[in-house]
Amino acid sequence: MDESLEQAALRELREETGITQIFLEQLFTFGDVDRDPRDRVVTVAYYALIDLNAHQLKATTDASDAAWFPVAKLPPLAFDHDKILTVALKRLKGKLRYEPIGFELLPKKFTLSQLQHLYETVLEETLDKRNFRKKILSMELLIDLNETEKNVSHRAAKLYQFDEQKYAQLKEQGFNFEL
Amino acid sequence: MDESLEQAALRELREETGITQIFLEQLFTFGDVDRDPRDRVVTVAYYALIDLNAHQLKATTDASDAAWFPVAKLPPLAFDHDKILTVALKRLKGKLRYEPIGFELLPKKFTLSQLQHLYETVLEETLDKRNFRKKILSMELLIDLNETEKNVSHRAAKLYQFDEQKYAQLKEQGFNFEL
DNA sequence: GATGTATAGTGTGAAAACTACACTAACTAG
DNA sequence: CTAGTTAGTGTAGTTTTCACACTATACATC
Repeated sequence: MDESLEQAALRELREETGITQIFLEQLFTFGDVDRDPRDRVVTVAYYALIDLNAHQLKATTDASDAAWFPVAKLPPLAFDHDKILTVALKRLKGKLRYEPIGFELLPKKFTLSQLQHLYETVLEETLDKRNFRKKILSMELLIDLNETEKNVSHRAAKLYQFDEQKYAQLKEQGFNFEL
Repeated sequence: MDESLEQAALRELREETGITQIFLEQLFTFGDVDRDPRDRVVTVAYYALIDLNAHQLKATTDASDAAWFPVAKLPPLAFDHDKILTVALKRLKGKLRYEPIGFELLPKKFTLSQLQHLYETVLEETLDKRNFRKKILSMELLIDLNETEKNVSHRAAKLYQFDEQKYAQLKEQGFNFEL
């Protein structure tokens, strides 16, 4: 009774996985009559985006078996939860082009190849390397960290960081991210 | 207990205004703690788009004073309903460019000027007449009805209709509406 | 230390899309 | 028949998009 929907979503996520301080957004509210055969249940679904490498899962109270699964190899889900996931993936794909949410899925420091690979995976299409780099760099939303990858057995790539401040500022002036 | 959220939204709209058979979509679910000072209320909001001229309001059971109001001249709204409306307008503005929802707000038969005027109103910017026509016609989603306006005191404009079938078909092939 | 292997990083030209811009056409009212 | 109102149309310059292939750098291995 004393927390908002978003607060509740954040709390549940924390309780079940230990994850905090991430991008979280309302997805959709599912309210069909027979979703759960036992009872009438309305679900306000939220989705989170997260850099998987930076977050260890610590299953705590509710779920003792929280774990990562590739989208293509999910275990069976309860009720209509596969439908919820489908809606979430569609939302991610739809939003990736028009909002800089891809960065939520990468480490703070990332290479352009990592970013491109992320886009290719989510959008399910290949992108031209030169054109991709040209476009993303021309937005001037990436900070060149003057650092390179470590521990790779080939030419090390430069590391970049997303400039959130500048994006917030440009957005106020009517700028639209589009990739 | 026996109707989905969407069914409930459609029923409420019908009961309060007599309006049926229109575009209706879930907007957002509002669940802050103190939205309604009397009680904890979670609202799953839906928004509808409608050709105002084609629908007479028939206030029936619940609300005896259903009426049209210009967005800029609304009466005071209860609770956080102004916030809900703001979210709805933002959604409309955001969606207008990428989905052909503008047609929901016009009569079935409309002129290009009407369509342009609608876009200009919602987007709050002026558009060039020639460029607008070029672009919308190049999508080949409008059916030329070979009819003209009636009862206007100037040159009568041609009437068009949105080709929903063709759009559905193109969409499956990966076409994206954008204006 | 030479060679192989893997990924990083870079430029150009053709085609397409976008933008800015002003006049004539058609109809009605008076 | 004239005035007033909106419909309807084309072009040239600029920008953006797209397709495309080679060199650079780092490490591993022999």
